[in-house]
Amino acid sequence: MAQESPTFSPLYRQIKTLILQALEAGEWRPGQAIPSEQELAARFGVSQGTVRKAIDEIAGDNLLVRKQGKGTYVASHNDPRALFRFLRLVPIDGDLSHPKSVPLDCWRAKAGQEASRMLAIDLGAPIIILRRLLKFASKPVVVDEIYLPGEFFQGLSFETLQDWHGSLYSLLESRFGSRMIRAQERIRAVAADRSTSEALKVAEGTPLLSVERVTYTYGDRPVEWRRGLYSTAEHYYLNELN
Amino acid sequence: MAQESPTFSPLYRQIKTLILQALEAGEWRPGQAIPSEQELAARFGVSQGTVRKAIDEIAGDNLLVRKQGKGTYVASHNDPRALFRFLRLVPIDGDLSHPKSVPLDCWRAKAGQEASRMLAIDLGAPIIILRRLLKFASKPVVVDEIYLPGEFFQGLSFETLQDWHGSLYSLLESRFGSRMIRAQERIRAVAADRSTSEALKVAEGTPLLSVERVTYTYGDRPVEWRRGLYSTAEHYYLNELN
DNA sequence: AAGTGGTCTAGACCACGTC
DNA sequence: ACGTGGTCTAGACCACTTT
Repeated sequence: MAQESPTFSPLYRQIKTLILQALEAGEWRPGQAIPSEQELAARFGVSQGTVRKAIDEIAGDNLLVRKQGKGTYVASHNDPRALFRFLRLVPIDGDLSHPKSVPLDCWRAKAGQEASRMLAIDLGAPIIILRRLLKFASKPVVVDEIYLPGEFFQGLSFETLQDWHGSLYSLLESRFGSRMIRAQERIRAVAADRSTSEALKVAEGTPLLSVERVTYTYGDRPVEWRRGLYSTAEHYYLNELN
Repeated sequence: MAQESPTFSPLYRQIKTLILQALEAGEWRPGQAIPSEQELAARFGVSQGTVRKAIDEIAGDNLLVRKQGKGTYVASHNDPRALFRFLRLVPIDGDLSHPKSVPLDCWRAKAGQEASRMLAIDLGAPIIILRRLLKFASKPVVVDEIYLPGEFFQGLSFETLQDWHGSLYSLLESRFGSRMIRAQERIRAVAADRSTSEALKVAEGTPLLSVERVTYTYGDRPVEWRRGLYSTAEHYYLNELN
């Protein structure tokens, strides 16, 4: 039944792949329940325990959410719990107010060297650039510059951003079916330049965190590149090492 | 067999607790193999699958390491793979040279306000403070100031540090039986002061990463507090968001 | 009562490392 | 050949949510 040793892949991993493919194909939408373990077991012709182990792994990657007694749901960025999964910034005093996103700018351009490399697209391919401010308790704390491949986000405009109440990722998910799965951040310390210092209301030259993020969707394909400048006067970047 | 609903704890979690207790009591030492799943199942009077699930969770917390065909081993900071688990600093060019630790200073003191809070010890309790430099490819990149509760690390001296070839955590584990399990880092951007700028060979005022870390051992007891200043001219702090 | 995920068992067999 | 962890199954029962 199983393959020969060099490329051995256990059954539950093959099932996992099948479920991931269905997920990627949009067979079940974010926030909705997937079929029960019994149904999936019947569909794939394996035991419930094998489906279970496949789902366990996918849930471990935060793509599915189990709810005992109810079912297993497709993870969604609309879920408020998902907010701080990618935003690791915390106020020094434990004041957990939700940040507010203020769009500053949004325009189309062609991918330069850096953007094309980060997003794995052709040099000169259309991209969308957007700038925005993140406010905590109505104080500006982060300036973001976000690069998106134009191909996937045709209708995105400044007005869309202004009208949307919720996180950017929840917008991209709901309106464009684009699902942010994981991200990688490169952090360094830089001095605030003129325009940044004005936006964040700090002195020019103030040390800031530069947080460069590449965000990936299914199949480890990059779909977002951004650079954020974080003022750490009243906040810090929190990281758990396990 | 199981308890009533409000405090329900599945059997495998109780087994997990028992294994953790044995681990904490030092029944098996770092780097050594624990008994086989069959033996543990017999010892605790449960099925192998239940022991297995308990071990799965503990391995997920990086306290045990499974090796197919060989056994399950107690995780150790002597294992070279453990090195970059807590050090998230990476050279900009992918040059993965191992860092070299250079002790600068080591003295005893009494816990001040901050140290006592971070280490959860009494104000005025004995602590050990040590300063060191971390060099990548013989260039200074990090200055660390490390606070340890004096009670647990009696014999620690400057000479001990100089003589040790390996990571600090592997020293603390081997010589003092202290096991670093998880840590929490708070990151902000600061300007280099005079003495730091000299140690890192950067201009005074250069933006640096300030990385404050509290490290925990069994039972979520803090055993280390440190503050590192990272030069991010040729390195960055890498963080995976899942 | 019915349906879902969650736990537990017992047994068979596979892949891997060592003797 | 043997012992270890790893996979897979089938069935029983528990906990949780909804009807």
